[in-house]
Amino acid sequence: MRHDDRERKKGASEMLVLALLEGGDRHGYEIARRIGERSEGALRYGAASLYPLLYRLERRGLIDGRWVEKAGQRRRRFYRLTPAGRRELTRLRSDWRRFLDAVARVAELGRA
Amino acid sequence: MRHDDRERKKGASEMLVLALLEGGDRHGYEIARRIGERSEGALRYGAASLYPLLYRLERRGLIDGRWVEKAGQRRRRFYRLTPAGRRELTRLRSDWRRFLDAVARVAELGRA
DNA sequence: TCAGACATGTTGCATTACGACATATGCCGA
DNA sequence: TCGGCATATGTCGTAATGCAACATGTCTGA
Repeated sequence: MRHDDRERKKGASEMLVLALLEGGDRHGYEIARRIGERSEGALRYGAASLYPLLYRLERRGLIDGRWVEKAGQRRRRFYRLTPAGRRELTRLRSDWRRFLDAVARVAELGRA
Repeated sequence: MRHDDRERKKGASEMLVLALLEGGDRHGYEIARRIGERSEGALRYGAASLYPLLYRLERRGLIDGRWVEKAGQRRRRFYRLTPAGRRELTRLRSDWRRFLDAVARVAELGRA
C-alpha cells in the first residue's frame, strides 16, 4: 500500500471497525479480513494498525471485548458494539458523509 | 473543528490544494479561503496547516511559488501548478475516488 | 513435517494537522 | 487618529495515527 493511502486512511479506521461490528460480534483478525473483502482489497489492515485500534476503542467504551477459548481453536478476542459505540457510529457516519461530500466538491472528483 | 475532522483530513489536503491551483495561480491565504467557500465551511485550513503544506508541495516540485510585491499591497506568494503537479493531481483524484467509494461501501454510508 | 493461513501482540518511526504565538500591512468607521 | 478587523505569512511544539518489522503460538492440509 502506498504512502498516500496510509495518510488517506487516517480517521476512517475507527468508523470502519465499528460499522463491521454492527453486523455481529467479531474478532480482530476477522474484522480485518472482512474490511479487505468488502472493499475489494482497497482497504487493508495489518496487525500493527488493527490491534492498537481495537484497544483504543475498547478503552473508550465503544466496544466490549471478551476472550473465547474453545478446545481445538486458537484463542480469540471477540468484540461487540456497546450502546455508546452505536451512537458514535451514527455520528461518525454523518460526519464522514459530510466530509466525503466536501472533499469531492472541492477537488471536483465527480460522482459525489 | 473537532478532533475527528483533524484525522479525517489527513491526506486530503494535498489534493485539495492542487485542485484549487488548477483554476489559476493563487496565494496561500486565498487557497484557504476558497477551500472554505467551496466546502461551505466543512473544510478549514489555518496558517499552521497551510504554509507547511505549501512548502512540502513546492519542495516536491508539484507547485511553483513566486513572491509578488505590489505597491499598496502586502507581500504574497503565488503558487502555480507544475506539470508534475498536474499529473499528481490526476493520480490523487483517481486514488481518492477509489478510497471514498471503498469507505462508503464498507461503512455502508449510502449515496456513494 | 512443513508450509501457510490463522490469531494476537509490541516497538519505534514517519508523517500530518493544528493550537498558540508572532509579525506586519491595508482599510474602515467612530 | 486610533483601534479593530481582515489580510497575509510564518514557526514551535504537541497529539495522534498507521505501519514495517519483529515476536509468539496454533491449526490444517499436502
